[in-house]
Amino acid sequence: MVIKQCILESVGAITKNCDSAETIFLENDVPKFYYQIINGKIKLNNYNPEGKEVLHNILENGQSIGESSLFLDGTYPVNAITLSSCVVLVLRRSAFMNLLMNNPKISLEINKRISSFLHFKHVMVQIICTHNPTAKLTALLDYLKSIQKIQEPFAFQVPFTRQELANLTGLCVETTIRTVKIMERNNIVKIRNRKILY
DNA sequence: TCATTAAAGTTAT
DNA sequence: ATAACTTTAATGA
Repeated sequence: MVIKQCILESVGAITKNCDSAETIFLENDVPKFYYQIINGKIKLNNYNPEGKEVLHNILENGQSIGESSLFLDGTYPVNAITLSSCVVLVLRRSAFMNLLMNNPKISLEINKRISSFLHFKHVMVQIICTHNPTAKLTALLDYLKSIQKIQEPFAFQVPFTRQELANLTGLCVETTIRTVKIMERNNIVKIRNRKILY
């Protein structure tokens, strides 16, 4: 949880219930609210000129969405779409800003959040620029596992479908599937009823 | 080597 | 039931 629910509610946050496949915000919208997920999964994406989905991230329980755009005058660079039914805390931008100005600890927490987002982006740029598909997927799995508590081999169940892995790394699904199988043969991952363990 | 296309099987809603 | 996901195979850049 980035910011405690009771604190957000004490400064005016409202909880909003959403169905799956609902829009939280769209590319080019003006950011007006701080969003934090209580429950559910939300993706950040774009579509490239050929119409292929570019998946930026999938966020869930306790995570904030698009907060970096609240510090700028522009618009959102991505869409935020729910992937399941969700409960989201929504706080007006001005109230969010006041909260940060009055609470250095919370402000630092948001700094930390944006920093980890930036770190992830650096990792992703390297992945996007790598040609070898095994290297791409291994680098992504390394990152995903590095932010987990459990570090034992094959204890990490990758929380993405092959389609999602493809859209995150810029590979096509088929290549992703073949590469995951090669990685299984080479003992880099295990596959247990279609779930990838790393 | 990887992407694309097509076709079919499987899982989730 | 229907859509979304997974898989295999053939072909092309």
